[in-house]
Amino acid sequence: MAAEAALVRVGRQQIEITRPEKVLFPEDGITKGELIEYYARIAPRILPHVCNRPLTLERYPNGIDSKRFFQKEVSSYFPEWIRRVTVKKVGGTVTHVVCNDTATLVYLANQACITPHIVLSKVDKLDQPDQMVLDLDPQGEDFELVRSTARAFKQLLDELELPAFLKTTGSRGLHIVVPLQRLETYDSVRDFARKLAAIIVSQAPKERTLEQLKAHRGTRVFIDTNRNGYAQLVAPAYAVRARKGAPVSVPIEWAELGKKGLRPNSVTIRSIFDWLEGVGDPWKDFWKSRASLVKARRKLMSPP
DNA sequence: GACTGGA
DNA sequence: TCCAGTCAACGCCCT
DNA sequence: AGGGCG
Ligand SMILES: [Mn+2]
Ligand SMILES: [Mn+2]
Repeated sequence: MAAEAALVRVGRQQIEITRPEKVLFPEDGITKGELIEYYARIAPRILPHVCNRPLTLERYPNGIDSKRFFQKEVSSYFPEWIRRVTVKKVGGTVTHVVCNDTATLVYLANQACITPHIVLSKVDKLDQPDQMVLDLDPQGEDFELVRSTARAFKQLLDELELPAFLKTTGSRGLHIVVPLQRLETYDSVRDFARKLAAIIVSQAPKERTLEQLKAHRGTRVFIDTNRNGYAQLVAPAYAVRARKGAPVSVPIEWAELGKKGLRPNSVTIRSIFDWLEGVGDPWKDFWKSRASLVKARRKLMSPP
């Protein structure tokens, strides 16, 4: 018999788990209970990437084939021990969830939050991002163009002596993430991302594009530089995606780009823990590598 | 998913 | 007590 | 102001 509800203790908190047998991924039979177990177990890996940031919840209370919604404002019924941060928006303010512990991860998963989205800045310096993201979005399933575009970015970032870390999105593309020292505003970081992307597009304009309109992109990889704007959302490393198989965004080595078997969505909540045993932590040095864009910008202005 | 108001 | 209904984002680009 | 997009 399917257990209806249960009280679990996570650290200091008691959390009511409701309907753990509810299927959220119908093609795979993956339940809310499995989602909760995943986030509890991955906590040591994901918490560094979500902690101290305003979160936006992408929730699917009736599964991934039913209606989803994004949630920024903390619900009135969320327990008092859930941390929050109030940030500015155009018409006023919004109070977001902040997730700094396993208990909050478990609570959010029980809310059928499949993907907790982050922003690129942290609560103590909301206007200055601590990372820049190059978001590579293929239009179809042409992952080969994503690979070559990622390689081109890696070469350019190496030339500019900027650190760059690679992850799958769990969906169809890749993210290249550059950790930053928080010296610049969102607008400034986004302008820089646009300059880099313009160079990458110019190297292969038939394969890469900055076109906003899908109808104008053709089969080209869209380089989504607007991820670097204020209050823009990004799926963090180790987040689950609301797609068949419950795929996970995972950090990978640059060398993986050359391997034929690489797919953006092949690691799932059912395979990740076995998979992790065969890899180290490709992002081990991520937080030690935070860079400034000042010198890189100078190099861009005056090429060799 | 959780809450609310009316059978 | 049991539904049925209701609510849960937003910033940027382009026209 | 409103549609497309992520
Ligand atoms: Mn993407
Ligand atoms: Mn995108």
